[in-house]
Amino acid sequence: MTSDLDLDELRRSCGYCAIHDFRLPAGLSADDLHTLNATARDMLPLDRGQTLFPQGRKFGALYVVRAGALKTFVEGSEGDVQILGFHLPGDIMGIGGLINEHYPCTAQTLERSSVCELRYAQLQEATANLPALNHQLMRVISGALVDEQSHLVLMGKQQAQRRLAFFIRRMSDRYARLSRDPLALILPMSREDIANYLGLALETVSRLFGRMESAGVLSVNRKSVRILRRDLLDELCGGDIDMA
Amino acid sequence: MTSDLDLDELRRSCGYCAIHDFRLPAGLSADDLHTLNATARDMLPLDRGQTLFPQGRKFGALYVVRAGALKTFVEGSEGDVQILGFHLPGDIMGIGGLINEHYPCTAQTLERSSVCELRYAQLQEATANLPALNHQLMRVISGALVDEQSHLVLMGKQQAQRRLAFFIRRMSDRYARLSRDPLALILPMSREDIANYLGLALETVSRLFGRMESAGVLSVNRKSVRILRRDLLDELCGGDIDMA
DNA sequence: GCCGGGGTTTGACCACGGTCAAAACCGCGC
DNA sequence: GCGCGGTTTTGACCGTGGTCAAACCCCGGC
Repeated sequence: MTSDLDLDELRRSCGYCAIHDFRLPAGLSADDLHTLNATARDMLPLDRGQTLFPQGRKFGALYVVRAGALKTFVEGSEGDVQILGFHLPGDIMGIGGLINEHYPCTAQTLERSSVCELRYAQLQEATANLPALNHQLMRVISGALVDEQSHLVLMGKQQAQRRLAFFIRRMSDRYARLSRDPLALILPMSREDIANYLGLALETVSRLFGRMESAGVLSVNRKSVRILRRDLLDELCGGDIDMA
Repeated sequence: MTSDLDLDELRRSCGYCAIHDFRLPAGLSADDLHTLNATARDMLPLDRGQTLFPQGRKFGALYVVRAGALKTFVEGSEGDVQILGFHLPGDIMGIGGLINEHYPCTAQTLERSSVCELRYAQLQEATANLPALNHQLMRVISGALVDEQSHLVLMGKQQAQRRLAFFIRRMSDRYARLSRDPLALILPMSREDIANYLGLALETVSRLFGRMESAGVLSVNRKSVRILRRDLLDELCGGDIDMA
């Protein structure tokens, strides 16, 4: 990718990217875009199951999902795993690596994906000259933090059904923001991943999908989940802690 | 606080502050400190139980704890609460407010506290001229994110005993970094707060404290917790997911 | 001193969800 | 077509931790 890329092409390919979100008042100018583009000239295509960066690797860059889906997780010394998040196009990854110069988690694809690499050194240079970019970066990081908070809230909800309902609704909302059909979800992650993310057993997740299907809330077929009654789904979420 | 403050005094009063942590390679120069100091001229003293900022208030500033302790939490429409974190001296709060221009959570003191207010507008100006400060701010935010990840890991650990053990160890580590005695903790939060933070019932937390006391790991008396056998505590934490 | 109330501890009970196990299903290669 | 492996579903059982309830303790005010 050259830094002379025509702006329209750039908009098309990166229009949804969190870093220069045009819908925001803090959006960036065309010049800013070109500067940013120069720092992000690496587009990494990755197959399913590939590791973008492993936990412990020296920090060097932030990553933005362009297409596909990834998960980030931490792995304990005894092989126990906790999934931290699922990352869809526009999401940023790797910020946690700044504090200790090493990535605190692993990022791995859930399906064929394409990822934008923003070398931190170059990003730093770019932000020094572009206050708007700097602010935008802060906003994106803030968003990542709020996303995690929302994950935390979900883990705190005692009842398993609420957790799953909450999870599905969040996915639906995220799909909506990506202009995908928010009622016909194709979940890129396995039941095991969902269960781990929610702090449940995978059998429980499977059973809950079944229960919600009999209740007429969803129709479920493997990775494909259709929301039939959004109102009932909201009800299952219960006393709502909404954010983001 | 004037911006002509003598540097030593500044170091003494804010030396542990996350924003200009002298122990870090990215530490700031004396000049930087003065500039930063100008942006942070408000020191807020707060009584126990007071709200620093409520969920939903328009974003305007970041806050750094100078003394005391606070908790942040989100509140659902039906009054359900999830505590997101406990904040000790040096910790930053309020970053989540950047993304939507409103604080996504409430910050409330657990005891008499003093807090540093960093107006965001001024902070932005300051960072524009001080790359080192900007980087440092990024690092601090990254740290907050990793802290949350570690909370997430803790919520994912199935067994209640592990969660509490993990929690106590984290508190001990944080105390150590504040040069307090890491083996004689005075916990500023109630059992209810701990339970909520860990996603457990408060009775369970109480029982677990009891069990760990009989096991000779701790001696517990209300808010005072003494770690008698750090090795046993580590053992209870089990297959360790360590970060931060 | 006495009393009152919030936080904490302890007890008894039971249900939700975890665990183990087997079956079913689906995609994929041969 | 067939058979294999991984994922998902379903079933039976049981244990951890939640819920309800009462007792307790500590600190304050009077």
